[in-house]
Amino acid sequence: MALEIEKLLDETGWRLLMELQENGRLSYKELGLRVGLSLPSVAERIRKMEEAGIITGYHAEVDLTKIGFSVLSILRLGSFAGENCSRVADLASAVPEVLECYKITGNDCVVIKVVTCSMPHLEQVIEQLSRFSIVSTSIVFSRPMKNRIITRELLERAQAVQE
Amino acid sequence: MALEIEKLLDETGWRLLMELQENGRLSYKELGLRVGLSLPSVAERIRKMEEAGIITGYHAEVDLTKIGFSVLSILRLGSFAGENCSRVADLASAVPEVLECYKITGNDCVVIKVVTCSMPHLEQVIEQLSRFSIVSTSIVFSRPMKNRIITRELLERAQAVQE
DNA sequence: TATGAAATAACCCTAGA
DNA sequence: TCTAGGGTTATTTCATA
Repeated sequence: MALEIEKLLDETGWRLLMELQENGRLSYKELGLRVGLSLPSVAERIRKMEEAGIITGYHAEVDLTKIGFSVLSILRLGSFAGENCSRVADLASAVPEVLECYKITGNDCVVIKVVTCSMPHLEQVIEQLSRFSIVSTSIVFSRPMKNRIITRELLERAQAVQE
Repeated sequence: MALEIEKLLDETGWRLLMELQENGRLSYKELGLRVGLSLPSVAERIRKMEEAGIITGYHAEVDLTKIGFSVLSILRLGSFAGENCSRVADLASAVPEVLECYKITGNDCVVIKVVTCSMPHLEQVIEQLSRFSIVSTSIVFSRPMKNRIITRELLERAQAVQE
């Protein structure tokens, strides 16, 4: 980890980062109260974390089910013999229902997360993907853990392994 | 989709939702400029979308690599013969390095996303998970698509399938 | 539209190099 | 003495009723 980033992520830096992961719309004033800094100091720290690339953005989280996307799936894509995995990933990413795409190790070289509003809709998406890859489909029943926030404890635990 | 939600997601509602998915810290004033509404109208609309459960939160996005988590993996977990998949999901969710957990259809009944700062660290996490499940590990090379935002076009495309 | 709250910018203070 | 980090205040901008 770069020295610059190490300096930004002291006790206070981590607390700000954790608060913003949980609630990205907290005011600088409120953040200041929670971590014991004045408003301008909070603003300055957060600006630096953004500049350093620690914080890459803020996003509203949408309840997919509520707005009609009742079927969430995770698909593994394999490439046809001798085909390029990068191409599979690019073609898959171009499908609008694909919300996330990972290029991974292993025989199935791509994993994607797909939202659809019904089973026929999912079927249609799979048909599309099947044109250029071998598709293994898993439908999501539930999500016991969604987007856990990154904490200082996790990083310290991680670094302790490095013995 | 509930009627209440349908009413909130008209042209303007969708534009607000898209802007907030892209930048969750935009001010109401700025949002108003972008969608052509007054500040109070924007505030009211967003409050309603939050109350209706369309928007479930706002979160800062953190660059994992920047802060030292250089290894991202996707693991599939199978349960031992006759064991409970729910238990596998719960135990996996309890591991701090697990950022996301999905219960899915298929033989491998759980998929998890794991962050680690090194290969030895990943190895240690896998050892832990192996105590209660059969682990298949894939390391992520890259992410061609990360958290695509939900758009009205996608929903309309989806609903068109329902013929 | 009016009122209060929050963000910004300019400035000062302190501590450490 | 210079710099970095934080605080203070005044002004502007934003949010709420």
